[in-house]
Amino acid sequence: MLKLSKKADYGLMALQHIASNQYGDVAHARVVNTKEIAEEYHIPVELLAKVLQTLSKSGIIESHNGPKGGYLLGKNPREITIAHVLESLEGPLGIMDCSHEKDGDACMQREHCNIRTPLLKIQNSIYQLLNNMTLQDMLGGTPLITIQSVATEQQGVER
Amino acid sequence: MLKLSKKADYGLMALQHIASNQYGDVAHARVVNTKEIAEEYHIPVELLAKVLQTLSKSGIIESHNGPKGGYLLGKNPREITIAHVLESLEGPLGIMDCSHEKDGDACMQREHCNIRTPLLKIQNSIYQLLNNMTLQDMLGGTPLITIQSVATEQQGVER
DNA sequence: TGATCTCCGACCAAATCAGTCGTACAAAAG
DNA sequence: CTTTTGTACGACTGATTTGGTCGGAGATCA
Ligand code: FES
Ligand code: FES
Repeated sequence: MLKLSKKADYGLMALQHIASNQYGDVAHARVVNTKEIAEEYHIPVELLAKVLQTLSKSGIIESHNGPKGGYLLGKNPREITIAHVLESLEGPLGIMDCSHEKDGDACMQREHCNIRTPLLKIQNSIYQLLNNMTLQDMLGGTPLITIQSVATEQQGVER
Repeated sequence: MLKLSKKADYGLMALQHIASNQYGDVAHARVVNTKEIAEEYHIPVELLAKVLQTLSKSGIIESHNGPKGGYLLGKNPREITIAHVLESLEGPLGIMDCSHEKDGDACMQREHCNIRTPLLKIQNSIYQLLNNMTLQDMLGGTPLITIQSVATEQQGVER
């Protein structure tokens, strides 16, 4: 449940890879091409290509054509939020199908719907969660974002 | 993205309905049958039936056969967490397909995978979110659970 | 100019999901 | 004890989404 698509996975991996190549070491501004990433993580090339194209269309990464071409981050890793990445790959966040609906076509009459408000709350919380985490936080060395504020207690998350 | 299935929606609606009939008014322990709920919310009866069966199998509600039969909450609304409901209707929470994997069949070699840890963090946060919200919180009068802790300010925890 | 790379849209196959149907069974009412 | 009302359960179909593929067009550099 609540699984996010392969595209999203691939996209995040690729971003992490690009970011760490660009900021990680000596070589700054090293261009990374699709094939390299695909082979590194065993992702079907064509699919990854499509993912990267989408990301570049959103301004998250920049594409450089021609031989020696490839991809480069479009912004600082601190400014790339997970929410933005995911939303550009899959649709906008919508925990229920009628999350953001134009008043015209409501689902089963909204008056009777008793779960809309609480669910929107949840959805909003998740959004904040994703929006507060940036690519920077996913990079190796950096300590991960602390979202304990919502996590209260670690009561047996089983299995 | 991250949309949850119709079954989940229906399940939550039905639960809310059952709960408010059982605890809301004078009539305590009023049994509610499938057809009633289905008509109220314009849900296909058969599908709702299946959902309710699943829920009753998880002990969230109790079924009562025969004429005048129907469904009843199996626990106190405070003890029915959204997480439990959702997990019993859709699978266990898994933000990526390899969330809970037996060591045997890892996805693309886990060594190279750079996104597993941060994603698990996110997943865990979402779980806590859902696990801290109960059916009680979805009932009309009660003020909703305060998830502001993550939403508004990062109180205490810097980033 | 030609090799190499990204770009882009159309396409197919598999999996999942929503919804349907039919039958069996349980219990209350008469 | 029979009838009526309702749930239990599994198999089935159709629609939608997703994962993955293909082929050509355009850009860039040597
Ligand atoms: S499910 Fe759409 S308004 Fe309630
Ligand atoms: S995606 Fe499975 S371990 Fe990284």
